[in-house]
Amino acid sequence: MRHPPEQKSRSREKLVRASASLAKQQGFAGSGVDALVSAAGFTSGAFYRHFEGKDELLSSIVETELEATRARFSTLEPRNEEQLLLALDAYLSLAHVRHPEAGCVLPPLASEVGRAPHETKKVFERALSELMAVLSEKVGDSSAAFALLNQCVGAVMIARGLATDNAKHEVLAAARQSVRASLASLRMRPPPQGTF
Amino acid sequence: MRHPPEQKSRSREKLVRASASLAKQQGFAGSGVDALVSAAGFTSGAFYRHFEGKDELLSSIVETELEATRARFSTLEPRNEEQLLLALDAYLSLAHVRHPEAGCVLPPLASEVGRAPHETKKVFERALSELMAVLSEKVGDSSAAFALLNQCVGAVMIARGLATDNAKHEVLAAARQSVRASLASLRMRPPPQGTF
DNA sequence: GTCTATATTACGATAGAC
DNA sequence: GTCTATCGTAATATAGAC
Repeated sequence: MRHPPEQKSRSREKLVRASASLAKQQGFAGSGVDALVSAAGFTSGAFYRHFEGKDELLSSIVETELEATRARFSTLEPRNEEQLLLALDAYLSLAHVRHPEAGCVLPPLASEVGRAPHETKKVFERALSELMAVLSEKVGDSSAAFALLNQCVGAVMIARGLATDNAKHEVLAAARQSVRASLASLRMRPPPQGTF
Repeated sequence: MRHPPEQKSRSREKLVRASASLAKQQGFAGSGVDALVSAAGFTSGAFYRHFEGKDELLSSIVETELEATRARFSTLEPRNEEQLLLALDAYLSLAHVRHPEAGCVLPPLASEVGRAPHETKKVFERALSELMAVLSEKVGDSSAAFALLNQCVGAVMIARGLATDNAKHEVLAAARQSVRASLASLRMRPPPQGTF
């Protein structure tokens, strides 16, 4: 967000994608710049030709990752409950809990955005609003879409902190059940904007 | 959890409580040991007489903080929907979002537990299960209690990453609405274990 | 038990060669 | 654009005085 008319270089993209995986795994504050860039096969000297500093990298990671999440939900049909449940069940799976590096950016990094510079929060807010626009369309209700996101993100984050698979499963199963109940109650209470 | 029969010293307690506030504000990985202990008025030399290392401090913070959260919910009457809603609305408030240092440990630090040693996760799992035992009693349904926790934790964490109050409010309002819907559907579907 | 001082390593960032 | 080398700082942890 620092270089408005910039043509995103191939190296910069590679840097963002590789460092995103590492940051989702080890945390952003917990990963040094050297480790972050060498995950993409570069050294720190190259990094600072693409980014003003570490802060700008977090902005780019968040933006790119939320856009990727948005893209995945974009393929669903609007208000197709079956499709939506399939996607949410995948989100609320043990596989997702076990592989943060390949998963959604929100459970591992949202709390770090809360401590980041205001510039990063602005990027986060914009990218999240675009994700929520898509999710709201698929769910059919904006408030319900936010609540589904909160539920899913909270469940995966908490499950990752637990020691045993039994406990992880308990949290995930509760979330899946809650998601089903939310969608079912939405089904009974049809569209807020009557199109008749 | 390293010193099983230990009598927790006054200094150790002070160290844990003060460093918990700082860690909730700045992150645990983002806070140096010096900053953590000087928040309690000590220097790092004293710290290592009480803890084996930084990892053990995180375990203690998580344990102490989850116990504090448990204590706050313990005062509620079981299945008193009005009381419960009051507590959840306070959790889902802008004040809570704005003051992580005084708030629940889960939104700011749960993701760090996910990257912590297994020992820390065991402490987390035990302390969380005690919290959930209390919360389940107040809610009247264990699975619903987990879902309420997921919802609240996710909402506060995401709200903290947003730039504007409008956006924060949107996330919190959606969570409060979802919480109300969950409790209402629980009200209609009475106790699973029929006491007749 | 706590402090001061310090060893050692890691971090964020820059300089200069290529 | 990228690398190597490095500067200055801050990190985790320890030693030894009190």
